[in-house]
Amino acid sequence: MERRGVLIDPDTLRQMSDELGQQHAKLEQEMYTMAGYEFNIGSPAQLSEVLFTKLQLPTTGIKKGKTSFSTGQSELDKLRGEHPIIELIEQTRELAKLKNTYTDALPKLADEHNRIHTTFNQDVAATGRLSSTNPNLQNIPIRTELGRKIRRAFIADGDKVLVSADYSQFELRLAAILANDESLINDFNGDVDIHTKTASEVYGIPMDDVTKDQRRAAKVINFGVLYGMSPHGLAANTGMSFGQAKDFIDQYFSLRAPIRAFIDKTLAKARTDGYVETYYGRRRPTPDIVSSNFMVRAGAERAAANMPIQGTEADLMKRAMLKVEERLGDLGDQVLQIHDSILVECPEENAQKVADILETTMEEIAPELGIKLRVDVSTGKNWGEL
DNA sequence: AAAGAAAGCGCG
DNA sequence: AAAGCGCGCTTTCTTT
Repeated sequence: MERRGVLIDPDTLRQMSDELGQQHAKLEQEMYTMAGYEFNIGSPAQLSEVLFTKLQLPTTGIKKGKTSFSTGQSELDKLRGEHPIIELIEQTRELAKLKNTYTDALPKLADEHNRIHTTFNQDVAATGRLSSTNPNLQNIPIRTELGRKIRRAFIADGDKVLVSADYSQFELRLAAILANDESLINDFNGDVDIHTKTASEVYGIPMDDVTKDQRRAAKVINFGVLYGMSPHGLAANTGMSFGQAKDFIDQYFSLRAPIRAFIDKTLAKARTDGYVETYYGRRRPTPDIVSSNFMVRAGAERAAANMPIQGTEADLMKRAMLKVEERLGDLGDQVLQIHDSILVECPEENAQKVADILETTMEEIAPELGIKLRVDVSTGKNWGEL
């Protein structure tokens, strides 16, 4: 994958850079006007000075930081509505991030064929995942519409196409399997919307009555509570009160007793054996699990609870990639791996075959688990439309 | 001038 | 006192 590289359209990215730069300059001027003077938006210290000293925005509960108040997104959320500059900061930050990290940088790294060659590090992540550097191609934007435009600049060569295959709800499904939570497993096998189902059970209401906010809270729970998210963290993420968040978490674990038991078993192993491991035996040492420092110890517990799940995911992906490479032959080339997904470039006439190989190979990579994994496959001319 | 820490934020 | 896990990159600011 490193040698093959992935094709980009550098002209599109350069054009985006221009537009982002112009828009950024415009927003910058508006912010200077609001503040009454020019300052460096990229400097958290200067921005904090503008918000809390010059503009006198309320600092109650905004706290953080060693020297100045934090200006991170989580704190800006609390200030929304207090002053129009808040939205400008958010917009400016998004533009600067996309320009500096992606649209400016990527074209410079392409070879003479406009292909980018990342390095996949195999001995970096403590869980067994790959990581990607110089450039990191595992964090190309997708969550905002503007960001997704960058992903659309990743394309297939000539009349080829891109085929992506990603595991559906990989971590949650593995958690259900490793914890042997039959109720959760049945939900997955029944193609139930797991976040809606969780909300329905936690709130004790029919699935059809679950509101968007309730589903969103359940989604945060499903991803976060597994690894030790606190009532404080859940409240901050969903807008619930601390008390509501605590009740929600209590209700969740009484509902998912097998998950609770699996986490407890994992922590017990960390304490007695000094390591935790994946389903296939990849280990992560856990020396800090016995630290006398509460923060260090609590952090080690969250990391230990997470590793068997994230690590097993990594193990499965690596096995799948090897088998995919074998079965693909000359039909197409794997070009990227993004933790739970594989991206393949292939001639259009092979697309259906490639898609089938990806789907069946990934879904059937671990029959010993006794549970069917689900894979979603998609084909297109660029990465953004997949 | 180079190296490192902090803050912030992109992804799974 | 502080409260999901795993990464890498850019900028600012400080230290060497």
